[in-house]
Amino acid sequence: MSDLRTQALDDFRRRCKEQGLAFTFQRQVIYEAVVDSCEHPTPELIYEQVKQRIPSISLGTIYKNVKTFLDSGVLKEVTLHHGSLRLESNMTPHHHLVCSSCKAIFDIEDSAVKPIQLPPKELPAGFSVQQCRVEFVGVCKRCQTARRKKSTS
Amino acid sequence: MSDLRTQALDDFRRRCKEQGLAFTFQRQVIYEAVVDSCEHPTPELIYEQVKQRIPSISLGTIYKNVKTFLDSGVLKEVTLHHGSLRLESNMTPHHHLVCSSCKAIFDIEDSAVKPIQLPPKELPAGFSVQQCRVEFVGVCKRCQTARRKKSTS
DNA sequence: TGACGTTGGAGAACAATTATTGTTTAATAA
DNA sequence: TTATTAAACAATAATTGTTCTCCAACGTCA
Repeated sequence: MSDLRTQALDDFRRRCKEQGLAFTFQRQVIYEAVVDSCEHPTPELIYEQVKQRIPSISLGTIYKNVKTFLDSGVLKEVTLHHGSLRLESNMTPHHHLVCSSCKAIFDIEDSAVKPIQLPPKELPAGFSVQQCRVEFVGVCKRCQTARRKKSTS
Repeated sequence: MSDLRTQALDDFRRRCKEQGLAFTFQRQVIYEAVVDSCEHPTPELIYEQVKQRIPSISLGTIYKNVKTFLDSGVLKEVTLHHGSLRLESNMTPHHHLVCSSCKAIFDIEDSAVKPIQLPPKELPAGFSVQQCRVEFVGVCKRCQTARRKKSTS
């Protein structure tokens, strides 16, 4: 095992400790599967990977631990609005403002954001960019007041 | 009924024709429910709305027609990767490159994109922005070659 | 060592979505 | 306008992705 890998493992162990999570072999393997995969894997894909090292593991265990990791902040979700289809009828280019708490989505006009250019050298070879969307993530007014009430009560 | 509404309706009728879709009352009501709602509704929410005008409608019909609208481009999805949880282990700020065909996600370093500022007047009152994510949507190399093969065969 | 809290695995339960089926409705041509 | 044909509708079954529940096994600390 390389030093780099050992280090990453130690790092993970430390993070678990910080979050009060038990450090188990299964968790280590699941975490490594996410980190090693460059493709922002789905639970299903992680399951396939982990099964090669722990054939007896179940998909439920993957979900359970992924959820634990998400709750404790050891991992994150790529998108806030996975889970249910959200529809868009505004066909002109525009951007979004998303409330991380209630998942509300507000539109922002395209003209409000300066054009964004991506240096070609940053692109993986052969990738053709068709559009660029900006998502501003924050907390909407309603959720802010709700949160304030909660913390002062 | 206002002129504006009549016009939107005519517009929708024309769009259906263009796409070879039958213009039905149900479709009209479903479409209007999406347009009238400012909140990028879920199918479930559309169902609630539409049911007020067509009590006999079923959720399946909503899904079916929403799918038809998506396929024909009359409506769009807010996010490409709804439906399955995608995980992120890179905790440093960064952006994404997304293939609209295979849904692959690639990371782009934060430094590759110039900081984006949003004029405060564009923000809904009371919204506090915490982070800003840019998503470049396009087609990856693999899908491009696959598509080329298909079209020439 | 032994009690206690935590984890892991299997499968049931649940929610979102899609497919199927018989029936009704709309579009097209005569 | 009417007959024909294709598509849409509603109900329901099936599928998929995800979460929950139960209980045995494990690790930890006295």
